[in-house]
Amino acid sequence: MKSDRSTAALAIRREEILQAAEICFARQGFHTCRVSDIADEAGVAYGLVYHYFNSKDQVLNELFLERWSLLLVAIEEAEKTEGRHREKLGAVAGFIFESYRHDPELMKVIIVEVTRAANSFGRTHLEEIRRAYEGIAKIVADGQAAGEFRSDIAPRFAAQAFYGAVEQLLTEWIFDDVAPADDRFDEARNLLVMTICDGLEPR
Amino acid sequence: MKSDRSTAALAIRREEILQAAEICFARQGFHTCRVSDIADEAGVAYGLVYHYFNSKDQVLNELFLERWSLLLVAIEEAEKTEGRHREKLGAVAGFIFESYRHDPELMKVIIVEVTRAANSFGRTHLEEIRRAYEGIAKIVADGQAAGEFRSDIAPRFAAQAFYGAVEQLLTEWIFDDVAPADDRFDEARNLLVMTICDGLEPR
Amino acid sequence: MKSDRSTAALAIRREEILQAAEICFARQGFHTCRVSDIADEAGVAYGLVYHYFNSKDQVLNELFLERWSLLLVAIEEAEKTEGRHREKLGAVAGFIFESYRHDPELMKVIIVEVTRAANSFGRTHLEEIRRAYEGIAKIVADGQAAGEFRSDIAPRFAAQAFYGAVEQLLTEWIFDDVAPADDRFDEARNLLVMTICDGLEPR
Amino acid sequence: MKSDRSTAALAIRREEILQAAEICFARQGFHTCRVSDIADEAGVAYGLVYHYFNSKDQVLNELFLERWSLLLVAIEEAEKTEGRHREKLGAVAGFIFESYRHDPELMKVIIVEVTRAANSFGRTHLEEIRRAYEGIAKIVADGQAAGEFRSDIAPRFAAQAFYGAVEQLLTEWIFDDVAPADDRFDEARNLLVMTICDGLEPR
DNA sequence: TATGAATGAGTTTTCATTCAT
DNA sequence: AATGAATGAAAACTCATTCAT
Repeated sequence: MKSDRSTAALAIRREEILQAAEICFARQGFHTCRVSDIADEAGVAYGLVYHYFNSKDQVLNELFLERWSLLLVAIEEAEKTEGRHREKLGAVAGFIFESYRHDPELMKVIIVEVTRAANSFGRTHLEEIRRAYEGIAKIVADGQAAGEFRSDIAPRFAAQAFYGAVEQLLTEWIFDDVAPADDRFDEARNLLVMTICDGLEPR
Repeated sequence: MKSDRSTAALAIRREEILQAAEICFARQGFHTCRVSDIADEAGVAYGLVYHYFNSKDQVLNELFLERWSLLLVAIEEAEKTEGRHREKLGAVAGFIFESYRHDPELMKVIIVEVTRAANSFGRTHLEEIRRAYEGIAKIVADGQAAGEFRSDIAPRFAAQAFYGAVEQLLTEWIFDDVAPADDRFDEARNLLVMTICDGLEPR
Repeated sequence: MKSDRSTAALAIRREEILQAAEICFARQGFHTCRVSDIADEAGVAYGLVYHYFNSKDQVLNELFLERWSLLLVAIEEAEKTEGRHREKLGAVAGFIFESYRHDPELMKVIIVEVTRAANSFGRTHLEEIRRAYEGIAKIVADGQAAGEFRSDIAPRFAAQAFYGAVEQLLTEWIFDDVAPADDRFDEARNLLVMTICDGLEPR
Repeated sequence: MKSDRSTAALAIRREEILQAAEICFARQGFHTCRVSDIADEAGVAYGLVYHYFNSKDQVLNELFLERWSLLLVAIEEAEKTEGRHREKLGAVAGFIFESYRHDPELMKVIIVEVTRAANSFGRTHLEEIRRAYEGIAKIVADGQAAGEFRSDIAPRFAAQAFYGAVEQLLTEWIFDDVAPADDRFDEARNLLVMTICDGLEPR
């Protein structure tokens, strides 16, 4: 029992610090955010951050990996779904947009400080990031095999275009610093699928 | 005369420092690059950097604006061109890819340190950056008015998707750290236009 | 009874922590050794160290005093012995070398972290340390009074030379980090007495 | 000319910082002395210390090596001298004692923070330090070959005893924190040679 | 007794920037 | 124009120590 409570307490503090870091990193950016800012936000002494994490970097790494792994799972699941392949791409975009709806700070941190930070954490997590591209490319390749997608566009190329479009939309929301209305997320997903799958030109 | 020579000499040194900064920023990233690294690369004393520029930030700002303004012009010119609107988008993508072919270091710096750096220089140059999006959106809107593009996708949305796809391709090249073969640039432009205008699904 | 048991348990734990500290201080040096290292070595939580000791310093102090007091006793006893005074010096050197044979870690800690640490613990324990020098000087003075030692060398001076030589030999063993063969200890004692009492020049 | 003056100015500042470090290390000990203490003592900003040195460690290293190399030279020269070997040992002891007379702070730093600091700088400079022992051992070996020293004491052993005695005397002066009267230095040298070469027992 | 979460003082080091020459 | 010596703000991180449990 006691051990249970202790373990729970430990997890709680750690979690609080991660939450605080998320808020700080999102607000100030990783570089501008001092460890003491995180601690202040969490209402603890900054030494405690080092009790739970080895470094400021590690805090961001954990924040990233925790959520990114969910994306990788979501892509994998979308892949396995029965149904049209445009719907699978829609599911991927939908998961990403939902992630933003659910926790915009975290997504801001992930996008700004990791996936788009080619000189720092983007390099560190390149493998993880590319795994997502490859999952999407797999969906495209399957769609081609099924005759649903044209075959003269390389799957990896299509995946880049698709993912780039998704991230760019997120980036806009991030820059705007105002949460889009709830119906914008579904709309974005649908429009994106339309754009990428049907094209801008009328059929 | 003398003033001419001085001005010329000034311009030369300034240019050398900018070139050096480009190389350093591309290689090490802005944060990791010290002013003295730039000076070393340029073969001058680091104090001289401050003779020509107010700050390290300003060096990057100039590097960015110098090239970004060309992009804005290119978009504007694409807009004014006679011809199909998908060709106008192709011209924009082509200009960006050509910029990378011509000076990959500079494009790396612009993308990594500015347009994708939402917490630092991206914020500073938000207006300039958005001007590009708007130029592209204008092309899309014109295309819609001309009946070449479907009208149920907002021009600004389409522009984001298009630009996001372009930047993502660049990012891949940047991460790979190897220059793509020359024919890849044209191919990328054509495929991108196909993807965005015709869509992934067969017609 | 109970108090007896507690006291015994207390002594055991305390002793374990001292042993662990000895090992850690010897291995890593006092400064490089964290309280948690000692606790790890002892297999206890680091908070417990503070149950038995007031501070990390105090742990070293106890370690030092515990052994050093034995040296002081040994010197005193050598002094009181009947026999030639060179034998008394031999007994002192012998005790020190034996201490190293018996517990090289402890002697390393005492020498490196206390007697040779003039800016830290050496200062703290200066009085205790000098008591040893004075004891040796007393033996020399007695030897002079007995006509066994020449009188034109001040006892305190001779004591320093003698003790310095002893410690230097120990320091070499400490640096080598390999335990000398068992017969080296007696040999060292004999050679040292020869060197100091008979001199390097042949008689 | 100008370059001469600059070079001179550079050397002067560097030298001032070294002097200041010497004073601070001697007064407070290396660990207790902050880089800012050195800078304060030198009357400069602490950043300047890092302009001339890579680290606080390097400051001590330079201080040590600068002087220790002189000792190595002195030992070598003593070795080459014509004359009795006891005089050569006397020359070595004399050089060390003179070094202390000339700059007691520096010698304090060298002895306390390096040669007797087996867990830190002593380890770093072990090779340099041992070179001195070996030089002394060489003198002893030569003395034995010349029949001036008895041959049943290993040269390396004798060297340790000799050097240990020298350092112990220095340590006493260091602890006393009062400079010995000038005649004490020569006296110390003579007594030391007498002790080690003739022995404590009357001939 | 025993644990380890929590605290925060303390220090090195980096590097943009200034400015005398 | 050009140099590089000089400045000092700023921040990460370590670890002895305390204390609630």
